[in-house]
Parts: sequence; C-alpha cells; structure tokens
Amino acid sequence: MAASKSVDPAPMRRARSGAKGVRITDVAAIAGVSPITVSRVFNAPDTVAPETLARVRHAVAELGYVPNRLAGGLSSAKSRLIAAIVPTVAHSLFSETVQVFSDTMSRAGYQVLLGLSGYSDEDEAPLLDAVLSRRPEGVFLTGVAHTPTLRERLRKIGIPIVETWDMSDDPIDMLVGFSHYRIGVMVAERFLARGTRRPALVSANDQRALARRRGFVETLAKHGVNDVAEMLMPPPSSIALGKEGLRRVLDMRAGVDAIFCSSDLLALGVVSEARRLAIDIPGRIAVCGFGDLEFTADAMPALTTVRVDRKRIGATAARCLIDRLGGATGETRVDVGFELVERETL
Amino acid sequence: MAASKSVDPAPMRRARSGAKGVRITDVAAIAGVSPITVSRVFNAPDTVAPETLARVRHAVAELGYVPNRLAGGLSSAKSRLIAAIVPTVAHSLFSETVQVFSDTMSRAGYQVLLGLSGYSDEDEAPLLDAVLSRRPEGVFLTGVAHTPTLRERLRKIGIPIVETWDMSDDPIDMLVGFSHYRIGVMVAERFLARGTRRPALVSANDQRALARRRGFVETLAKHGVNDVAEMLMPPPSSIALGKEGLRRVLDMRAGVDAIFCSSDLLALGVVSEARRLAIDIPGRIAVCGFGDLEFTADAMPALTTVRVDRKRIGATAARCLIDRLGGATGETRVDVGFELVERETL
DNA sequence: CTGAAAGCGCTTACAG
DNA sequence: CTGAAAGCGCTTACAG
Repeated sequence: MAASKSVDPAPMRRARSGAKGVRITDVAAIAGVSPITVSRVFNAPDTVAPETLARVRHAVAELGYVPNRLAGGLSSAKSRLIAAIVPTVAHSLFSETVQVFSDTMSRAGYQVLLGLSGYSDEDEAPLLDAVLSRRPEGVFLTGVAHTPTLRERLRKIGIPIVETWDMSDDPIDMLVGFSHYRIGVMVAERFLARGTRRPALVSANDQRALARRRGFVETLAKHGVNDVAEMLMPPPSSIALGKEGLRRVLDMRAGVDAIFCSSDLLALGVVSEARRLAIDIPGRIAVCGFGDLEFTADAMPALTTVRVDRKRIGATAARCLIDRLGGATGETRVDVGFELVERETL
Repeated sequence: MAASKSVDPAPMRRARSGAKGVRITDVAAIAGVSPITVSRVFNAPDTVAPETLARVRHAVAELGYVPNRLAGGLSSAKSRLIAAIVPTVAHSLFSETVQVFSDTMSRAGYQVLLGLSGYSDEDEAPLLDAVLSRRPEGVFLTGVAHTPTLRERLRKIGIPIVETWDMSDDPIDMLVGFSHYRIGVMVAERFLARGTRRPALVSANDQRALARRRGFVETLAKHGVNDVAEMLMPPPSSIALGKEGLRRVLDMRAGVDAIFCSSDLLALGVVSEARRLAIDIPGRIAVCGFGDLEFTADAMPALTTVRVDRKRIGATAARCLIDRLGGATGETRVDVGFELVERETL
C-alpha cells in the first residue's frame, strides 16, 4: 500500500525552539567520551589525556562545534565578558583607549561588551541594566561622574570596576585616569606666563570639560584675571562649533588674546576661522586644545594642546581588571598624568 | 550555655558557585506571582494585567532585579546580541559606522558585541569562534574578503549576515557597501583629466586599498600610463608613513605629478612633507586621499579626497538586520556610492 | 490573564 | 584521567 506523499513537516531537531546547532553531546558521542571531557578540552586541556584530547579535537573540527557560552556562562557563573561604558567611539579620543582595552582583554580570554552612553548621565541606568543583564565579570567606566544611586549599585554587584579618564577621591573600586582640574590650572598658568590678560574659553559642557574649565577659571581669578569670555556648548564638539566659538567669543569681548578649547576639534575650528579672519595665531591669540589628536601636529603647528596617553589608559585599565580577576587584591589608583604640548612659543 | 563565637563560614547562598544575584523567583515571591509572570513583565508586558504589572515592577525596583540574559538567551535561543567584526575602532573611518550601527541596534533592543579583527584575515577564525560562542542573532562584517571556509561557515549558521564597506557579486547574505575598484577608476580619470603623466601611489596593502589600487592602475594603463611609482605598506596607516611615502616615491620616479593615497592620514603626511620640501600642492603634485575625515577640509584645503557616507552604512546595515530579524525576506544589495571631493582644482 | 512542568547546553562537585 | 547526577536562571508550550 503506497502511502500518499504527505507534506513532510520540518522535523523538530530539538524538543524546544527548533535549535540547530551542534552540542557538546554530539561531540562527545563522536569522540566516544562524556560531555564533561569535551568541556575539559576547552576549559582545562591539561587535565585530559593526550590521545583523548586529540580525539575530541578531531570531533570538534569535524562537526564545527563552537561551545555555547550562554550555557557555559550560566552554568559556571563566568561569562568571560567585560562591560565597557564609553560616551562614544566616533572620535579617536576614546576609541584608541577602547581599542587597546579590548585587545588586551581578549588576549586574556575576555570579550568586551561595549555600551555607548552618549554624553548624558541620565540614560546611563537603562544602558547599565542592558549591560549587566549579560553578567559581565568586570566593568570599565569612562569618567567618574555618576549618580550616587549608580555608584551604589555598581559597588553592590561585587565585581571589579575600573573608572577611567578622570580622578576622584572616592572611586567605586579601581581608578586609572588624570586630573582635568589640574589641566585647567596648567593651561591657565601657561597663558598667564605668556602675559595673557583677556582669556576666553570655547568648551563643551560635559563633565570633564567643565572640570578643566574650573581649574582654568579659578587659576586665572587667583591671578586677578576675572573676566573670561565663555562659550559653552553641548557635545559632540566639531570644527564647525569651534569656528562659531571664535566668532562668538570675539563678539563678547574685545582684545581676546588666548583661547582654551575643550578639544582639538574645537581648536581646529578656532584656528581655521582665525585664518579666515586674518587673525594671527599664535601671535595675536594663543590657542590651546585638548587631546593631541594625531593630525594636529601637522595640520595646526601653531596649536598648543594637552596630550594624554590614551593607549596607556586602556592597557592599564585592562591590566587592573585582569589582575583582579586573577585573584589580586588591593587598591588601585593610577594617575597617568598629562603633558602640555607646545608646538611653537605659546 | 553560651556557644563560643565560632568563625562563621560565609554561607553558600546558592547550591553551586556561590552566586549572589537576585533571581526571577525572588521577584516572583515578593510580587506574589509565578516566575512566568515576571518573565512576561519583561518580554510581553501587554499580556499581563495592569495591577499585576505594577506589583511586579515594584518588586523589581525594590530588589534591583536585572534579568539574567545568559539564562534567558539559553532558554529562548534569542541572545539579543549582534556581532560586529571590524578591523579597528581606533580610526574614525570605521568607528563612526560602528557608532551609528550600535546606536540603531540598541534602539531596536539588541546589543552589539564588537570583534576587533585587525587587518589580518588569518586571525579571523578564532575571533569568529569567540563571537559565535555568544550565539549572536546576526552578524555585521567589514569587507567581503573572507576565505571560502569562513564564508561557508557563516552561511551555514543560518542567521542574517550583512557585509559592508565593499561590493561583491557573491555576498554571503546581505550587502551594504561601495566599490573600491570604481573609486580607483574615478581618481585615475580625474588625474588624467588634469594631464597627469607620472602618477604615484602611496597605499596600505590591505584588501580594500588594493582594490582601489587596481582600479587606479588599470585605468591609467588603459590610457597609456603604465609606470606608476608605488609605495605599499602594512596598516595601520599614519601621517609618518605618508611622509616617508612621499620621500620614497620621489626617489623612485622623477617628476611625479600626482599621488593617490589610500587614506587621508597618509595624504596628510604627504602634504605635510611636501610643504617641508617646498613642493607646491596641488600645483606641482596633485594629492588625493580617502575617507574625508572631518579635519581634512580645514587642515588641508589643497587635498582632494573620497567621501563615503560612513554613518549611512552603519544605519543601513542595522536596518537590514533589524528587518530580517523581524521576519522580512528577500535580497539586500545596497550601493551607498561615494563622492570625489575636490577642495581646489585638482 | 496566569501557572506547573520540562528543558535550553553547559559545568560543578564529587567519586572512582 | 574520566564520568553520572544535579543544577545554573530563565522561557516555551501547553492547559486552564
């Protein structure tokens, strides 16, 4: 009796959700070992007999097996994931740090889960939730300006946390950064040494730029210079904003003789617009940026800027986390410092 | 009988691995519902009665519960993770694309897991393994130059894949890019129109730069210009390499009158070194870069460059993946094109 | 609109 | 050096 060719419903390969991957049990079956042994081949290969190792590895290659870390992480409570919260990766300021951080972490067997926070501190809670839902084993934070609630939450999770790109007297856990306030102080001092009487500020109004501003303004005030023409604007900074910044600042105050910009991009705009207006830089107006982006030296030799070792921050932060995850204890506070780079006489 | 104060061993809060988080059952207990209902509050809130919803949300807030997506992903076979393989994030070329891609994906409820591949195609296999072990629901790839093995593997996984930053006749799945070859052709044509007789190339030897080179060299040859002075070097490109590039190229060939650089950074080095050598750009030598980085217009007005809409690539790629994950079908091939930007007469 | 049972694919802790 | 049993914290598919 020939059965009619019925439409064969796609067979469920798994009891649930029709998953289609190769599992550890498939490898185990082919290699003739138990799943535990296959697991050991990945997680503790030196505890497995050489021949067994070879046999399992062969089966792995044959099936193209890739362990499921969702399952592994759930079972072992080790996600091998590190969360990194960064405002943006669109500018090389943070992205170089992220690059080195990520490279270093992966060499140690961790993957980095990037959380791009933008510049608003408010949206950080949902972002943090999203990231923490993956159960990272450590957290890299950009900046230290977090709400007390957030700080408390992070502290309570009990995983290593490294705050970066800033200094703080009360870090959540580890700290690798530099003092924005001191940068402002030092730039003010250089300007003063040069005889500046009418300084101006063209700055983004984000936390860290404002800390530099404070150092700048307070130091100037200490030396009797109280009127700083200020142009504050929301991030992200751009060359166009720098151009506008110069125009505004010149409108606000006559005789401006020095401008502190919160980023090289803004400074580039200022210098560029100055050129258009036939204003001599640094002759008539000294300009200082921040970041020491790769192009500034060649593009804007007249520009003074602040150099921070961005790669070192990434590498050091990674090292701190790796050490801690490896069982190290103790406080970590690293001040990587900064450097004022004067291409020409300021 | 006063018991002696024995050292209290830290109580195991969980049967295994001493985990310490709040679980869905804790929330359920407090809210007086079953775990399934708590799960629904996160994954299908509109199927839950308003009062129940409120009660559960209150319990969630009280306990600071964050769902464990390792468990959720394992159970539902939905990781809500998208893998993005990118050579580097240290230069704004790719990082802007990554930024927009990541922003768009997170708005759709996905997180992006970044895999930084460097420029070597060989190390891609282990990186891919690492990334696939998280069971992403989709993959963003930079470039299309992958080994057949890798292409086959990716195809077999059966998840949506979008290749970007390049064109191909045989994409693995979806494609959002532009033709590097055609860029080379167009730059050659512009150079020829300008009367170039002795063109040179200063280029990184990565896949895509070499595709541009091919278009460039072949088009020149078609017009009888066969001797191109070439300086090829390994990525990453830098201003310093551009400077060296100019010197080398001038050594190799007398009378060079046009240089095609594989990146704006290299071009910046060339222009900068030319200035030092008192060579008129673009008068004596026309220079064309690639990337249209934000600073080039202001820093190097004499520089011609190739503009690609990096943000659009990120946004479009994200949209493709989101649509597909939402059930859409059909082919996707998007050529975002490019634009030759001449700041001054070439 | 809500819940009891089973299962996702691993690893731990133990035993041998 | 290797394995049987139990469990990690969720969600699915069903039933009511």
